[in-house]
Amino acid sequence: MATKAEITSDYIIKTVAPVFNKKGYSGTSLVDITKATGLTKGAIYGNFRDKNELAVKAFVHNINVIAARIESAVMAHQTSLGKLFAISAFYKNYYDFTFENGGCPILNVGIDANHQNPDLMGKVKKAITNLQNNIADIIDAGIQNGEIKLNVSGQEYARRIFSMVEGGIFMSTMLQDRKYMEDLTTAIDNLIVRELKK
Amino acid sequence: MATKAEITSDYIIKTVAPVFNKKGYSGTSLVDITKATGLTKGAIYGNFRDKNELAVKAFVHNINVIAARIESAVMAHQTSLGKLFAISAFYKNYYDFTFENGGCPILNVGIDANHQNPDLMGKVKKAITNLQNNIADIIDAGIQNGEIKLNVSGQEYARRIFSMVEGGIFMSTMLQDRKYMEDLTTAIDNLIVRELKK
DNA sequence: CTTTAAATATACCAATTGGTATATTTTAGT
DNA sequence: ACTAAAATATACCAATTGGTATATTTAAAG
Repeated sequence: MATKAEITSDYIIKTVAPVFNKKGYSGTSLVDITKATGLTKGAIYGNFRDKNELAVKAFVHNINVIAARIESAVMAHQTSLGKLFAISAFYKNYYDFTFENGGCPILNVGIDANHQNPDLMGKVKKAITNLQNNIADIIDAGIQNGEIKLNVSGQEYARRIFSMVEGGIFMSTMLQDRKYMEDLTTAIDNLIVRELKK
Repeated sequence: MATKAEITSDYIIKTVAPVFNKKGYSGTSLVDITKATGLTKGAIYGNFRDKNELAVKAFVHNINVIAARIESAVMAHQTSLGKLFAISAFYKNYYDFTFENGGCPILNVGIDANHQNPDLMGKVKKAITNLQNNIADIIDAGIQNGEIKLNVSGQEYARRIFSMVEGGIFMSTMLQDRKYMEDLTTAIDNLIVRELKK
């Protein structure tokens, strides 16, 4: 049974997550936080040590939402190629998915926290390597079960696919044009067929 | 003949450009600016209307440096394919090139200014479309002179190449690993050979 | 060398920043 | 309903924010 404090701090995290994502760490003031939540500073500081802890938890929340979506999309498929296409399909709608949230949290927080907030930066790196390893593991499993060519490196293609995803979402966000992301995921689909599929 | 004011404001822009690039707009305070330049607020506000004007000029300066480098790399080649490979080669070292400056200004300022600073955002969009059109024009010229296949769209490939570049530099910056950028530019080289070259 | 204008420094401002101590309210157990 | 504890609100703090008015210095022209 969730205590009041747990409910409230979950509410704060969920409410504040898109604000931090849009405005960045130093761009988000405590007034922004109290306005968004409708709570006072007393309530915020009763539930979180400081602004930094809240920002970290808000980012982790954003990542968890994405990771859960990807996981359920991947789980719906049995073959390695099917799983890879499912990830690509998820990212094909990623622009719309993240739009209301203020864009891709990895991109936003990664750029925002770099040179500035080591705590947040650590979480960003962790999120990137987790998502990337997830792709690499699927490729490696595909090599083992004979779906994917023997001479490819799972890590190498995971790096490339993830870079293309981030590049696509960056460009779509900048120019407010989902075409970029759609083109990039199409390119990823082609890459899977031409370079990975046996 | 450059006046004192021109020399000083050029000095301020040049000195402050990497600071804004690293710390973002709201993360850069006037104290940061006075410390970096060794000048006082009086001198800063004597040369610039406000913090925003300085941030915009610092970004434009960063972009001009990059654009000049690309232009001279491109001009050294006569063929369209040569020009495209020259752009890819420039970006292969882009991680090291931008490292001391605090990363890619388009990426940094684009993410930082989005939802926050329409002035800066306008400049970012302009920089993106300029660089992208530059690539598209080279491809279109290659189609006309017979170097590049007839059925490709210059704009489409320019979008894809530029997205890959930004994705690569993002990942290299995040994980402090030039491998990402190198892999992506290699992929761009392959793309030129396999999908563009006649 | 003097004068004048341009450039820079100093001293200040109100507003906002993140954070805290304490007062008040709400909740849960009896 | 009463009490204790948990949660939230209020009132405050020093430090910092971007910006300005004015004083001082520096540079250019005669």
